[in-house]
Amino acid sequence: MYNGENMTLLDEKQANQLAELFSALSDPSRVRIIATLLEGETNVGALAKIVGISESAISHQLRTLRQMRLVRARRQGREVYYVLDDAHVADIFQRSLDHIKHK
Amino acid sequence: MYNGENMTLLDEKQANQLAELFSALSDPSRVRIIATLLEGETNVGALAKIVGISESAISHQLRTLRQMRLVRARRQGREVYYVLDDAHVADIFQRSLDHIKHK
DNA sequence: CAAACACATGAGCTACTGCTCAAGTATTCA
DNA sequence: TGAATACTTGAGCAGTAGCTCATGTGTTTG
Repeated sequence: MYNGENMTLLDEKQANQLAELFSALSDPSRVRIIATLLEGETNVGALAKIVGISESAISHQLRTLRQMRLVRARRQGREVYYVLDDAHVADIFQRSLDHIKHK
Repeated sequence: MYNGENMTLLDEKQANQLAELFSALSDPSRVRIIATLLEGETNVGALAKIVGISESAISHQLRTLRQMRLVRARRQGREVYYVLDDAHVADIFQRSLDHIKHK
């Protein structure tokens, strides 16, 4: 079961992907964005107020979440509504949240 | 249900804790350390070879994992063996790994 | 006890991250 | 059509993270 330079069950690519996924969830602002979106579709301005940072900052964060396909955008008039776009990650997030809450 | 400056279901402290948890898993080296420990107890030298970074680097990473109580150390002679010390986080990690693998 | 081995730790350097600020795009409405 | 609203984006800056290198601690062995 030789896989190059190491003997881990996961290769370098998988390790990087996994780290990248957790990185997406590793910032308090993004955590709050996702927690909010768990409740349902929300637009940028509302997210800014709820999370407590500028719209610009929210927009930058949503960009990374979008690039990772964790959220999806829908424009309605001049507002842009975001939804979670990865049920499995949402599930992982919810489980982790429960973990934090119960101790 | 007023909780200060925002209306999120999770307060600032919980958001920080959750972000901190994901931060612990957000680096490829730590991901590989944890993946290795999922297979069982491992000492520092072995981890260094498997992960492919120096023993010093491994030691630094284990320190943060230790401080977060995700791993636990046991000295045996001059070697130090590490084990995962949080079943729930191990479960979350495993689920996330499966998520990455299946797509 | 001295030397060798296994690991831990502190300092410091580079790379990255999340913010602000200024400017740009898209949409509505007077 | 032009101003206002809602969001996006790029540049730049301060704080953080992960590494190396040197040194320190704990343990075994000659």
